[in-house]
Amino acid sequence: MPESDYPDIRGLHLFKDMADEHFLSLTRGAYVQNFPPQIELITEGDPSDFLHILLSGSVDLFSTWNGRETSMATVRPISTFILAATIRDAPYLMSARTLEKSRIALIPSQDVRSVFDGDNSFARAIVTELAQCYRSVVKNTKDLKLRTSLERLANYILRQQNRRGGASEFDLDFEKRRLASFLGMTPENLSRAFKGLQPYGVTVNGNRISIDNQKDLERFAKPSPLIDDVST
Amino acid sequence: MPESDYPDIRGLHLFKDMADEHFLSLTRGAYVQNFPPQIELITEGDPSDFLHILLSGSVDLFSTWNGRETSMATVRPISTFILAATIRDAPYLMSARTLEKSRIALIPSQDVRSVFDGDNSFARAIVTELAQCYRSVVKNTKDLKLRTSLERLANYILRQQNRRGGASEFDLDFEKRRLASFLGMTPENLSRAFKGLQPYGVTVNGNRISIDNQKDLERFAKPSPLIDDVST
DNA sequence: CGCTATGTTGATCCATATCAATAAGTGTGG
DNA sequence: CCACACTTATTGATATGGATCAACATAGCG
Repeated sequence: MPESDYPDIRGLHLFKDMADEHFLSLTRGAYVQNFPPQIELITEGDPSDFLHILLSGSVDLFSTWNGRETSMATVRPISTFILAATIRDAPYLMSARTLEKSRIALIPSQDVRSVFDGDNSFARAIVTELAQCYRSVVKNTKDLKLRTSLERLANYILRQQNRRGGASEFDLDFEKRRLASFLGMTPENLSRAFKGLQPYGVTVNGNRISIDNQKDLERFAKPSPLIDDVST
Repeated sequence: MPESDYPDIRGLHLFKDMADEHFLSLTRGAYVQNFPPQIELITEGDPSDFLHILLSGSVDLFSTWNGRETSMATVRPISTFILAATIRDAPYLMSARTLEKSRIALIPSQDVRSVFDGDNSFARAIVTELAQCYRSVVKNTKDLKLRTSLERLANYILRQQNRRGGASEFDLDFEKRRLASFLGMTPENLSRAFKGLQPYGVTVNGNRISIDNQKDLERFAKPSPLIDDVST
């Protein structure tokens, strides 16, 4: 693994406080690879051989069953994915594919587990990370079970807007097809849902979303910190 | 906290390997309480003051939004709940209420966090526990997004059957109303879903489920270890 | 340029929710 | 121990959100 990638990874909350010695033993066995778009990196059910760290690009986590497929999450740099499978030495529950050209570091799961056993600050960082992941998935479940698709879309738009610092116009950062899948609906239904938000001052032009009436949209979406806040 | 409760808690995977000294500092500030049924123990949004351990009885974890409510999980003895909120010192994402008369140990979250900082085997046990919780919620999301309600019910029945060691007859261990909510449907729809499984050899009499044709049901349900297996 | 994948729109179908009425339990107090 | 109230479960009728199917438009892209 090229040393130039060290700082990026070291800067992650997960690796920030661990001993140099242990960080080195993680990077020693690791390697970094560039992948073209649309490559299936991992397949659900496979044993978790590597902890993945996305350095640049983007990755879709998805799952399939009985011929159906759904997008579970999108990973953006710089962050790890499938930490839980690595820790438990259990099969992946989700598949992963690159969405664009992506640079990914691969750390053998075995190494992660042994360093985890020997480095307490690493173990604690993993706890914090996992607790956050857990809470994200719980929020997502609440979103799915408590809201209609129109409400999910409205809240998604507000969350995105927040990520962009509150701008009233912004571009969707991935294709509608996958947004639909992530939100648990069909592309056709998403198309109509965008129309359905027009009365609340949302207009869509290609990938560009504009929020013409913030108050109206919020009144409809009723965002909640216990579902929509990114951290906490 | 009465000493008679020590062994039960100490036996949990979470506390098994920690130092006696640390276990004592957890139990020192803890107390045990008996609650009648239908008591709201915690309310989502509240700060996480205590790690809860269910010693006997049962507890429903649920969430609400905009006047709607959904059951997220049922806790059975002996296990902890809302560990993630305690660890992150963040507000509860779910509310909890007793379903029956329940005995619950309450450990101040502050104590959990300090012992977690000082006891490495405790920290590691928490990692394992959280990773498992995370994976459960991911499985649940897959169940929700990839299956129809009839399929979810069919697989739920098979999972329950497994928990009872494969008996072809067993009782549902909670009321249909809450099962419906947990599976993400209305009580009316659950009622009809049970009827809808008759062609696959499922008959229902009150709370008693019988599986008359295992193979047929499995062929329809298509259970997957990546969604339905309890552990891993 | 076409070619192929993505997005939109319309028509229709289906799963599930909602509303309403009834039945069946369950618990409480007289 | 029964009558009453109250909650839960079932069943039917209907409404609706969302899926599916089909046609067409559009946009990237080699």
